[in-house]
Amino acid sequence: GSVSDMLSRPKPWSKLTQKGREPFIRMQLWLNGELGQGVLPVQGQQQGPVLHSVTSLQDPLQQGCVSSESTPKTSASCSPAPESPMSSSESVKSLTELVQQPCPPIETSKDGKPPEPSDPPASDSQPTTPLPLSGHSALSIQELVAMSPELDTYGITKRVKEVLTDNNLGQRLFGETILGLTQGSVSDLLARPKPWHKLSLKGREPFVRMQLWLNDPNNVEKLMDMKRMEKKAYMKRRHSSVSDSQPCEPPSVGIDYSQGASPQPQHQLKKPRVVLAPEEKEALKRAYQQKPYPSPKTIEELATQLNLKTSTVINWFHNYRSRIRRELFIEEIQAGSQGQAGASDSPSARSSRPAPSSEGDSCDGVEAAEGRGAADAEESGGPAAATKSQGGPAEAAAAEERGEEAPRPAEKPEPPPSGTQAPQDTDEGRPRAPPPPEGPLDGPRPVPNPAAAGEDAATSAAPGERPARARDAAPSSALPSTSAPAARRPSSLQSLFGLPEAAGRDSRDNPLRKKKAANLNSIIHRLEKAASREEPIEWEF
DNA sequence: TTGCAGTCAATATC
DNA sequence: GATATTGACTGCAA
Repeated sequence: GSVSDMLSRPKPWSKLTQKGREPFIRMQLWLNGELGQGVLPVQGQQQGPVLHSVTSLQDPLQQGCVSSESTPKTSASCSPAPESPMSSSESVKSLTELVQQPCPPIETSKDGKPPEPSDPPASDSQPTTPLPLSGHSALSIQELVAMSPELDTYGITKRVKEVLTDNNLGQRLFGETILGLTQGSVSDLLARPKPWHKLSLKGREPFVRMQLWLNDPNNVEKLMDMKRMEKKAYMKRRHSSVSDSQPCEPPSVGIDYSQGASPQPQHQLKKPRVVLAPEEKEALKRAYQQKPYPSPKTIEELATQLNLKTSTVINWFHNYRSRIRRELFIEEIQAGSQGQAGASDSPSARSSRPAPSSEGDSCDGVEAAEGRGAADAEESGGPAAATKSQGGPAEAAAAEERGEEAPRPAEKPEPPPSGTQAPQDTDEGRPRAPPPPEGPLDGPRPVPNPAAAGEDAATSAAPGERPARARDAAPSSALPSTSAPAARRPSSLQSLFGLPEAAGRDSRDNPLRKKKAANLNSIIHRLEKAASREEPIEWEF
C-alpha cells in the first residue's frame, strides 16, 4: 500500500524528511542497478544495517563543512518509522565509521591513479559513478548525496581552494582525481558554488566528494602522490615520444578514453569553437536586457543581424541567464557570510536580506528595474517560489536591486501578473541612453535593439543598462526563494548562509546589482508566463 | 518545446 | 603551466 501511494503520489523531495527520502533513494539505486549486490537489501534483517548505513552517511559529511555549526539533526529527524532501528546515536556512530572509511579510499580503486595510462578501463563496476569515491562499500556517492545534510558549499569550496593552493595542487588534478570533473568545471565550481539547496542531486555530488576529501586526513598526501605519479608518467611519455617523434598526442594525463575499440575519431569532427566578438556580445547583452527570453523570432533576427547561427544565439541566452543566476548566488552567499551572523540560513531564510554585490560584470547591463514588486511576489513564496527555485533567489535579488544609475523610469517591474507589465520594455524601456555603439560595428552591427523587433517585447522587463550600479542598497528581501526546502532545515542553513541584514552590502553593491537587475527580467518573464496561463492574451507590448 | 542544470573542452588570461 | 571564461552539448522536467 505504501508503495502504491508513493508511486502514484510522490511528494516532492523538498517536502520529504530524511526518512521519507529513503524509499526514493532506494528506488534510485535500484534504477541505477546498484542495489543488486545487496547493498540495500530492503527487507530482511539486513535491513537494519543497511538502513543504518544509509542514514549514517550523513555523518561523515557532517564533520566537515556541513554548515558550520549546524550539526544537523540528521538522523535524529528520522526516527519513527518502522524499521528505524537505528536510533540516532549508535547507528550514527557505526555509520560514521563507515563513512569515514570512505575517505581514504577516495582515490583508491580505479582512481588510484589518475588517469594514467594504466588505468584500466575502469571496470566500471559502478554504473554511474566511476570516480574515486566509488570504491567503498556499498555506499554509493549517490547515497551519500541523497542522505547528506545540508552542506556549506561556499565553505567547502573555500577550504578546498585553500588546501589546493597551500599545497600547490592544481585544479585539474583535483578535479580529475577527486571529483571526476575537468579543470574548467572545477574552476567554475570553486569560484561560483551554488548554495546547497539550489543544487540538484547531481550538482551536489561534487560537494559531497569535496567534503569527503576534506575529511580525509591524507587527502593532500594522496593528491601529491598522484601528482608525482603523473609527472613520472608524463616524463616517460615525453621521453619516449621524443625519441620517436610521435607528434604526439596528448600528453594529457587524464583519463584515457581510449577504449581501444574505436580509433578515436576525434579530430575530424571537431568544429571550431565559436568565439563571439565583443560587439556581438554587447549586442546580445543588450538584447538580453530587453528580453531575457527572446522569442524564436527575435532569436532569428538576432542571429541574422549578428551573422551567427541561431543555435549560438540560443545557447548564448541560456548560458548567460544561467551564469548570471549563479553569480547572484554567490553574492548572496557572500553577503550572507559577511554579515553573517545570524541570518538564518540560507536563502531561505533570508527574506529580507540584501544582496551583496560584488561585481561581476557579466551581466552587465541588466539592470532593469528591480522591482520590488517582483520581489515581493517571490518572496512570499509566491509565484516565484514556484518557479523553480532558481529564479528565485536571483531574481529576487534582482528585485532588490533597483539601483541603477539613474533611476530609471520604468524600473519597477512590478508584478507582472497584472498583465501588461512589461510596459517599459520595448522601446522605451530600453536603455536608450547609452546603447552601445551601434554604429561602430560593422558587420554585425550593433543590433539595434533587436529586441524591439520581436514581438515578444513585452515579456521582458525593463532594460537597464549595463552599468547599473545601484547604489542603494536597499535591503530587500527576497531571496527567499531559495527554496522552501531550505527553510526547512534551519539549523544547517543558518550556518551556511547567515545573512546579516545589514552588512555592508551597499558599498559594493553595484556590480552585481546589475546582474540582479537582469534577473528581474527573468522574474518578470516568468510571472508573465504564469499570468498568461490565465489570460492567454498576451501582452504584446 | 522550452528552459535549466551540469559539464566538457577550447580558449583566454594570468 | 595553472586558472578562468565561455560556447556547446546532454539529460531532465514541466
